[in-house]
Amino acid sequence: MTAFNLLSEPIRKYIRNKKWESLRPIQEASIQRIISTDNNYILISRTASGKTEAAFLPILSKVNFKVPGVKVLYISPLIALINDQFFRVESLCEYLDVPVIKWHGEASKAAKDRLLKSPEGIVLITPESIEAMFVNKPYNIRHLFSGLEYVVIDEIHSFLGSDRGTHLQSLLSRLQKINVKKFSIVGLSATVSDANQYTELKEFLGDSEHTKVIRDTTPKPINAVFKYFPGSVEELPLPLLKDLYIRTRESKVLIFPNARGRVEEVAVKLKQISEKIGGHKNYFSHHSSVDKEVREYVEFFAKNSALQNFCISCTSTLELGIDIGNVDEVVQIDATHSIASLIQRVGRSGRREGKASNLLLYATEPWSLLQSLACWMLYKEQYIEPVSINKKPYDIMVHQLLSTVKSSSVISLPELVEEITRNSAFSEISMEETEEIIHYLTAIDFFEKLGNELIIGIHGEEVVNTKEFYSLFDAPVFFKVSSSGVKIGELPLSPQIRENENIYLSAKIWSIKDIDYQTKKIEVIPAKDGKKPKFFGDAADTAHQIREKMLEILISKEQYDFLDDVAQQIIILLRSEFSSFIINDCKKKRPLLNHNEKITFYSFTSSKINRTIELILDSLNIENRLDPQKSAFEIEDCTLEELKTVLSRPDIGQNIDEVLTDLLESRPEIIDFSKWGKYLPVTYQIKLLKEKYFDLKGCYAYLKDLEITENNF
DNA sequence: GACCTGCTGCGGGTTG
Repeated sequence: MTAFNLLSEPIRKYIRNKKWESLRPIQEASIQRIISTDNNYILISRTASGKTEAAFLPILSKVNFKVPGVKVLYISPLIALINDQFFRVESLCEYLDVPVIKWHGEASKAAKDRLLKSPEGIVLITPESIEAMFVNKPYNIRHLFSGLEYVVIDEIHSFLGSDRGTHLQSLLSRLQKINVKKFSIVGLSATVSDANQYTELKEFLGDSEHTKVIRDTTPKPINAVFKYFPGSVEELPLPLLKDLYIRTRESKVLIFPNARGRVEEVAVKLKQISEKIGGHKNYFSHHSSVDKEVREYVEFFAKNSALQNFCISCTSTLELGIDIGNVDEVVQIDATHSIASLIQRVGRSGRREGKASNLLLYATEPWSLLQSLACWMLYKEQYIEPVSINKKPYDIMVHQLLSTVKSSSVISLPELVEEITRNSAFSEISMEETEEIIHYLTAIDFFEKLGNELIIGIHGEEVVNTKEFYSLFDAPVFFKVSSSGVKIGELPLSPQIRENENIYLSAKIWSIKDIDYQTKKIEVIPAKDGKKPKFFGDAADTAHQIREKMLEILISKEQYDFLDDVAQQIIILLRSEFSSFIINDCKKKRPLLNHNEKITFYSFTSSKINRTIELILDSLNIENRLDPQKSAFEIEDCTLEELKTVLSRPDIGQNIDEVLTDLLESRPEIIDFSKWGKYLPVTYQIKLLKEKYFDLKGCYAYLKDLEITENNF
């Protein structure tokens, strides 16, 4: 064990006391590299393979904690993950006498104050808390973090390709700027399988040249079973629930039904079945609208129930690395919208060494079965959909401009431009563009010129001085639900929320007794029967590659032995519907069904490209209706020839800027997909729409190659 | 019909 000998004595003592027989492969590799170089590293290996230790064992051996100042900063996307990792990191640090401090919105203020008095050790933090410190206590940032040696970013894939990621990238760049010597970064992830993503990840860390990837590809056996039960969106079919109950009653299970309302439906109904039969009572629901303390209890129960079985119905809240102990089986109801998500969910089961993961996939609708199958095939091919990085994040720049001015006591226009354009998050935005945006922000009183200096203007103060400023995403308004002082969760106001209406929440049934519109509170009492709650929102986007795989499955003749008989029949049926099309190239050819009055065009492409095609058709006044699940357009009053002409002209969007200008005028709320985009000049809002809401580039590339294939009757 | 994530400072009250 050569890597072992490279570790410092206290760390070796830790490993001996833990009675580890050996180091994991990812740990062996990372110890040698991290200790001997100052490169950035991205550690990729599956869930529960010891990644956290792979980063911390060598870092703790290498860093000199005797020098004052915080030496290691651990950044996590979730508070829950910080609380979880705190115990792990702290137990390691006991051997070194290095303090570990949690710094997030719910962390102890006293501990934060102690850290400010004597900055040292390791800090666990969220990106938003770093932002808040930059804005409110810029001197503390320097005081605490100017001597950082290592930054560890957990679940790094969850940041990549998102606004929150660009935000973090900017914060890292700003931290690096105030640092006396350059700190190194170690990113951790289980969800990177495509080597194309390495480039994006390296750029994300701001220094591609000195960033290396260490990856453990040891495969993990997975048993997958697909089952089909016809159902409706309104309610899950009873036979499915019964089958699900029988399959899971003697296990520790996580169920992912994709939507919060359905999560509640599954939890309540399985619990009802279990009560009737006299099975265990440990049925829970876990999603963003379940009260935080209830969620923590559920996590605690799962982690500490070695002997008892349980069943947690959940959304992506249990997708990331929160430790909930051993899970025997993962159930997915209807298709995941991404392969990345499927990987994370599969990773939650069989965490014990050498134990296989079990995956049970239910479908209630033919196209959902097809999508589920497509995701599974791509997963087996070790493929993950590419992330789309916004190279010109003007909206995040607005936010970071405000933050930078607020955190500088004195800053001139050229200094601000210089600081922003040197930030790696905005490297592709030109100096002219930056200046234009600053001038605009000055014109709308977000900034004010005082001689040569820029300060926050009157309207700027209004947005900067609220707690909503620190994040890049908007939160919807919810009503807090409680029963006799016990908090249960929260619900959005909808026609469903009326007195005496009964709803599911937190795996229980409630009757609404009082709604207080002033304080936004709902009082409930326990009830016997009810309905699933309705939440509003957009479905997550589906990638082009998944849709293409769906078409590939449709035209192939391959048999899949992991499908049950009904599911096999459904695939045969879908295939027969498409048997009249001659498709020999799934990259270019797309089927078009001509039924005299109207035509159906199966685009088999991403949600964003579909949204763009919809925009083009709308702008040409061609009546169309998009079925997002089938990725199909029903088009009326348009001949096939006309449609072909429209879609075969990649120059179709020459006047797209005018179309988007009109759109912004008639539906200004369309820009709300971006929290900060609404403060940009219209020309930049258009650029943002093209890049982030629609996918103009992708759409043109798709249409350029598109060959429409009609059915032969 | 449709996921998720985070959050300051200050002043006043209560509790140990």
